[in-house]
Amino acid sequence: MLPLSQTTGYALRAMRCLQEPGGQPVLVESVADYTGIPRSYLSKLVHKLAKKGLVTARRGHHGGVVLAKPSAEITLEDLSEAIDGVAWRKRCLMGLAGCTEETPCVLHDYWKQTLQEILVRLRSVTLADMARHQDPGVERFRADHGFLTTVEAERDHAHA
Amino acid sequence: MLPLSQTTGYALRAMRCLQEPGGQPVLVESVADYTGIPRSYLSKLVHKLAKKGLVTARRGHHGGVVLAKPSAEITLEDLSEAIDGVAWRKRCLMGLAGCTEETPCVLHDYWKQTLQEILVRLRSVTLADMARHQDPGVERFRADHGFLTTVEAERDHAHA
DNA sequence: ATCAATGAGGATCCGTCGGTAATCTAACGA
DNA sequence: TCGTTAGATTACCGACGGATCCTCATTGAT
Repeated sequence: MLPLSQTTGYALRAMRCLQEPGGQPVLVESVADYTGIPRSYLSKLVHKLAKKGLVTARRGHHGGVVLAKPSAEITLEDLSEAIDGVAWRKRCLMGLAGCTEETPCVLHDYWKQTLQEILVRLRSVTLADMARHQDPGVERFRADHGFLTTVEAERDHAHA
Repeated sequence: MLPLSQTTGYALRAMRCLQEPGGQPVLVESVADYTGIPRSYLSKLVHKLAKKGLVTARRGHHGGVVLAKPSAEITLEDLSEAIDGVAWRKRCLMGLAGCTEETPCVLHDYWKQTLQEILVRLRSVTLADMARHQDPGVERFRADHGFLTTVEAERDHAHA
């Protein structure tokens, strides 16, 4: 189990297709089409994210999904935690049940530190930071839906 | 999928119960009893390790399992590779199919480096190094089967 | 009130991994 | 040669993550 599951990857890509809070809702179907994430699976995923307070979904006419918080306030850790939970952080790297601080396995200290670095990283990267991320499906979606391009976003940011 | 699967952990613990090449064969059943690894499962695991040339198994009277190479020459990477293969090293951390050096995901470079550190570590730790590892079942096994204790092994090593 | 749009949710399928049990077969000793 | 002692092999089970299909429930427009 790598730190991020495939599903968390899905969540990340999907959320990059959503507008900031108050913006126009986006259809699950539309996101699925562009990203290649299976529709039904994405639907459940979105629901999960909604329960965790990361997105807001509304059904019926003109329904869709929007970010529940500014993208700059959503970290990778939020996504990881919402989808994969935190159990993996506590397991011994070798699956040894008796591996504790007192009776550590050979990789215990090493893994403890690596884990710490991973967490720091997950916390430091926000959804907004992902703009620099190259993802064909997502880029096409954003272009087709009038998102600012990475360059424009950078310029706006510089102005502010 | 963490770098090491539970089964690789099993392999590691089991192999710490085996004698150096030429030594007395140990029964799969015995190893299973001490370590708590399911017998049948361990049997298959041992067979896999034998095919990879890490252990030698002989059946029939006075049969059993022995290390095929000195424990100092068996690295964690050998075990990991034998059991889990190398596919996980190549996958994008977020499961993005299109993540390459040219179109990297946000975590690409970070993961690349982390992976490198993990590999260095897996290569640098040998089965012999594991002597310092605390594992109740394994320690009991070694004590009952006349292995040198960690302290004695250290002293021997210092003499040589 | 009704209808169409749209997310929610249940049932189910598939592949992998960990695990069990029964049986087959090689090796040795008497 | 025959029986015992091992590992080898096969079949199968259950859980879990990913994925699909189909139906239900809510919402807004008319």
